[in-house]
Amino acid sequence: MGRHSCCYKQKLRKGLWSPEEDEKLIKHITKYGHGCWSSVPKLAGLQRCGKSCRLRWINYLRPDLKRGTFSQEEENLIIELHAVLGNRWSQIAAQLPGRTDNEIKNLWNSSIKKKLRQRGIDPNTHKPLSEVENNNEEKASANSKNNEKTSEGSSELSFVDADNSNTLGLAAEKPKPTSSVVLDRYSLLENSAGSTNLGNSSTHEFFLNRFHDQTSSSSCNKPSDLTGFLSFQQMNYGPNIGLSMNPNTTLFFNSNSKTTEMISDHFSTSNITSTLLPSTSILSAPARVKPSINFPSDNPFSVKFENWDSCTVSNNGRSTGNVSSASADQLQTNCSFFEANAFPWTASDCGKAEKEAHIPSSDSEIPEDIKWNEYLQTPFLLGNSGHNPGVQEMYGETKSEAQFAAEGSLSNWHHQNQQQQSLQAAEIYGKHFQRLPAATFGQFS
DNA sequence: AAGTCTTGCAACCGCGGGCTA
DNA sequence: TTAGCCCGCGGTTGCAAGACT
Repeated sequence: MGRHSCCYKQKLRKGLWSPEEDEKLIKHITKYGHGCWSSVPKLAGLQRCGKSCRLRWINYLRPDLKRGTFSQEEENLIIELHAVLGNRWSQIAAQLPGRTDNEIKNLWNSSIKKKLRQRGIDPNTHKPLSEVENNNEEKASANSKNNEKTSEGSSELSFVDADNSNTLGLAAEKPKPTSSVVLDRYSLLENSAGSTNLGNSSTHEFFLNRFHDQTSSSSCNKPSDLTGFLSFQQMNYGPNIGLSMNPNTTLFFNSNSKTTEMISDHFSTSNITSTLLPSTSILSAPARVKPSINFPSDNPFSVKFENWDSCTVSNNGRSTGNVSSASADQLQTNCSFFEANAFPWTASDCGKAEKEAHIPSSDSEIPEDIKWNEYLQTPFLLGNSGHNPGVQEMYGETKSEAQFAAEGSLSNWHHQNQQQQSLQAAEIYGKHFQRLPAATFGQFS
């Protein structure tokens, strides 16, 4: 595999980004799109490698980022998603509009892990620590036994051991609805934090609907009559068989049920809040690097970040609003300078980016798999959707002329992102399901 | 007030996969 | 088929700021 050529180049800046660098990168991307990342630094006049530019943009400068502390709902969702997806931060991030994989990863490592441990939950397996310790002890003793046996020359036994260590455990380990138990515990976490309880709009339903719709609507390799309960632990045959689950997580689904219910009394009684409530985030100042942004003079809109607590949106010098630090969403909706800037990716990006950024002009252009995924996405991606009632409410009647004018470009941005997320979701849930061989399903019927 | 420890998070690094010539 | 390029991901590091002694 070839490595990124920039890795070998000398005299490239590393470390924290200066406001000037941010400004250059933002200017460049708002004007031309990123195209090929490797060419961005050169075109933008930056002494950075493309990779670094990409990272800075994705993790910090991107317009749709929701900065600030994570809400309790978001944390709970991350925990639930982690129970299902493991350390697949990008996939987890795809379900949290405005959050980056890096941010989530950091949160997990710095905060959530500790919280879970404090509450007696193993953050890796999402099982009670006591249970995990017992398992470890059991495994340790089993290993020592197997080692004794393998030392006698039995290669077969070592193979079995390897299987167990991968938690394949089809015969050895009885599948348990771990996640259901864990989720119940998480609901306690949430309750203890005094969060709202939205009952039905749970992640379980979200996943179930996704999984269900995926299996029922996807035309590729779908089992025509998927009956019985699916144990994901059983499906998780190994690293290359894609359900992408934490190997210790078991979910049960009743695919026959009209409502796609999770087969667990824990789920039926637990009160999990998983809906993202964008209003809960608070814009917090980044500790170190504060971008100071000045847009090109030919740009009809400009935003000056005097500090992170307030900014001014102006249209040709005419101020259209001064926004104080109310909430991140208000900032994003009322103040985001990105709203005021068209993102002409498609115009100047290189071929590949053009393809990626292509926005179908009509429904007929949208491939089926994207369409149905949009349906799946819609209720979940509140913060990222134009249908978000919260956002609409925020716009209210006080929406300014400039905001109306700017909306088009932002909605493009969101549209693009939604599609990307839809595609990602399709990839995550679809690919994995589609990969499951018929024989695998057969085992559950 | 000064030194040390802890925490949070931005950024880097290395790797794997997809694409293309 | 292979090699090179590029992108994206996940793990890790380094550092600034805050907390603590």
